Amino acid sequence: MIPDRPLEVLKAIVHDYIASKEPVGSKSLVERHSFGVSAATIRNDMAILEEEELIVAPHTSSGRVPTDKGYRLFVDRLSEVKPLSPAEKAAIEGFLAKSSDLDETLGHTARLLSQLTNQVALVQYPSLGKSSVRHIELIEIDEKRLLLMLITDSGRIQQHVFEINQGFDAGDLEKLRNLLNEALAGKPLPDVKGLSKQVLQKTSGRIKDLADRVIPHLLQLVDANSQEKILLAGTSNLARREEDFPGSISPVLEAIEEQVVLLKLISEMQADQHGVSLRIGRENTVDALSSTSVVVSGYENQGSEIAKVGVIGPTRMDYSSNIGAVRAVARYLTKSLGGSQ
Amino acid sequence: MIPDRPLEVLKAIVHDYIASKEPVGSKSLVERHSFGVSAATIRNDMAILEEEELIVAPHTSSGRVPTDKGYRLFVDRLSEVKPLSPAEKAAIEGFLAKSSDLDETLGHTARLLSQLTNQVALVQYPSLGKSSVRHIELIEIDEKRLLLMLITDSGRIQQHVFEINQGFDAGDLEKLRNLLNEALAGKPLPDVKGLSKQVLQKTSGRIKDLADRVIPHLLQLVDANSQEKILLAGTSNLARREEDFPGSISPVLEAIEEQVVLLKLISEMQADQHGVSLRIGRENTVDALSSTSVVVSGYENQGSEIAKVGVIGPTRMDYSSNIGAVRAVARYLTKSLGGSQ
DNA sequence: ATTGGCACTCAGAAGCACTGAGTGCTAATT
DNA sequence: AATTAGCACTCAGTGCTTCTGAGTGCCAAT
Repeated sequence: MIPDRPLEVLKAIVHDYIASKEPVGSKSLVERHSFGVSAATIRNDMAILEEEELIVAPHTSSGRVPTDKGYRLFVDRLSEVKPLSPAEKAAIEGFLAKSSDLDETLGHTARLLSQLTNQVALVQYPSLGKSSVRHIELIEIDEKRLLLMLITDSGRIQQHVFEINQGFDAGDLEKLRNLLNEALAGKPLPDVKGLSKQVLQKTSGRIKDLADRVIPHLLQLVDANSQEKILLAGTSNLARREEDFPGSISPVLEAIEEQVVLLKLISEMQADQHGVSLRIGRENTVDALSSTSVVVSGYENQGSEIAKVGVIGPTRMDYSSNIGAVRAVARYLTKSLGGSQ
Repeated sequence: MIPDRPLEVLKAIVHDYIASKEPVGSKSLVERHSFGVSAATIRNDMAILEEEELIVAPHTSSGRVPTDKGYRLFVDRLSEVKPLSPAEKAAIEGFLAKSSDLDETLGHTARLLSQLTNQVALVQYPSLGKSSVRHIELIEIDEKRLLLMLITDSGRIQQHVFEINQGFDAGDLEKLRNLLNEALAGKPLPDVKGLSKQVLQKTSGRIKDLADRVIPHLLQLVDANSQEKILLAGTSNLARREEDFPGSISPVLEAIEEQVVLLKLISEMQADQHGVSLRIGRENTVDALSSTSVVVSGYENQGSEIAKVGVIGPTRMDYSSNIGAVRAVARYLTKSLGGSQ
């Protein structure tokens, strides 16, 4: 219902505003782009866009700035995802290839993404709820202490050392380990609680004594630690964009450091057709983030999404590039996890 | 050589300046403190302090502000370490008690310290160079993949999954595991390289084949991963102190996110008599940190320092409280590691 | 439907006077 | 010799006005 040229004008406004940080006016618009019409005509088009609340004038008589709604229309209908340069692709491959364990991979990913986009990057740890047990290990450290270890299929390892006051037998330990692995390996984490009860019922004697002591710790690992976790990188990129934030950046920084809030936010976000999901400005339910946009994409292990990666930056960001970068990084991450983990 | 009253005046200036953020003048000084002399006398004292470069006037005619040298004298000779309140102590104990593994303990510590001080907290991971092997574990994941795990006495766990193209025998695996543990358990990490060569020489046949494949990965864990690591928390606390930084905070944020720089800095710092070490303003070799102060203390495991914790904030910070908090947290952390890890 | 012309608006810069907290100095006082 | 009162001076910050120019909205002409 909005004619074509006004949409082109919107596209141009978004471009210029992202590049210049200044509200853009009709005159500079006709200068920089060849619309083949005069400034006055552009002004008429701008009136339409303003009517539709796609752009807004900060002051009565100054250039226009896209609204959240304007950005939204831009990303949905007007922009194309900018593919990464070969150099950037090479950087990703090189960077991720170096990582050996999960912690390192995710750490590298976060840094990489923040450098690629010049925004704050976030990487969610594979959520335990969606993982399953790969292996359980039980190791004797010395006469009184045991190390219990839980390894998930996403490569996450959690461990806990605890004391056991009475002695135990190495053979018993091995038997219990085998029992646990038989019962639990391959099973989703949320099932561990029920299944380990069954294990308890099947055992007896000394092994049961031992199991009685070990299983609570196992459940603690699954449970207490099943809290989600987010890794951040490049916070200073936000600070560098200080001008883009009304009062001060500090509430924004506070909000993104508040993991709980951030986790809730990104878990609400559902991927669109490109596998990328974004929230623009006030679309974010979090008030402090109303002048930022969040771009995330899921990454997978064994065919199902296990967590998300993305970036946060001012609404005035280069959506085309950022969407491209997030998508690419998510894909490489999926590949990297599937490969060696 | 500087008489007593001027020193008292310096102390008062530091106090007032920290509280008010405003350069402090002679008049307001005599109002707030009872020196028993007039403003003019204080002005004379201030002239002495200025002569000694302990304070400086931002503009020809305005109050004075402590210099780095002034702060240094203040912390070294005039201030007392403020003990934590019982509530704060309780918070520390409660917080650290909840943690189960090393990652979690350090994460909690960082958050805790940042909340306690309202500054950016940093926690260095136990450096591998100072740790020794507690245990090595070798686990079969499936027919083709092995999980190798290195556990250090500081509780740090590193692991690596790798493929082994030809089959292997479970018994062999166990033999190799035992061999490695016998040779390496309790040994410092830097010795691992040499010792594992000896292991290789002692073995033969199928076990040697296996060892040939496994040991490179073990060395990779020790080596590639021996890079130091720092955890940060409360970055937004820095942003909230925006006014305290001349141009912009973003170079400061960049510097503290640059782990290498930060690591170099804190590793240079040697603890003083209180077990706490600090760098004030330009004492920091890093240029971007010339308007911040760094307060760190070492934490220990089994009697020797393994890494550091601390805070970073504007030079205009409350040294008494921050030193107290850092020292207390370092002690509790030592205790917590010694206890259950 | 598009355009040139024109009056109008208003944020931001520039200029200017005023204020007041704070200084340094000197001469008097203890 | 140390302290003090008095005084002239400085200058950042505030509030005021004016000026400027990019940009607008609208209308009549094409």
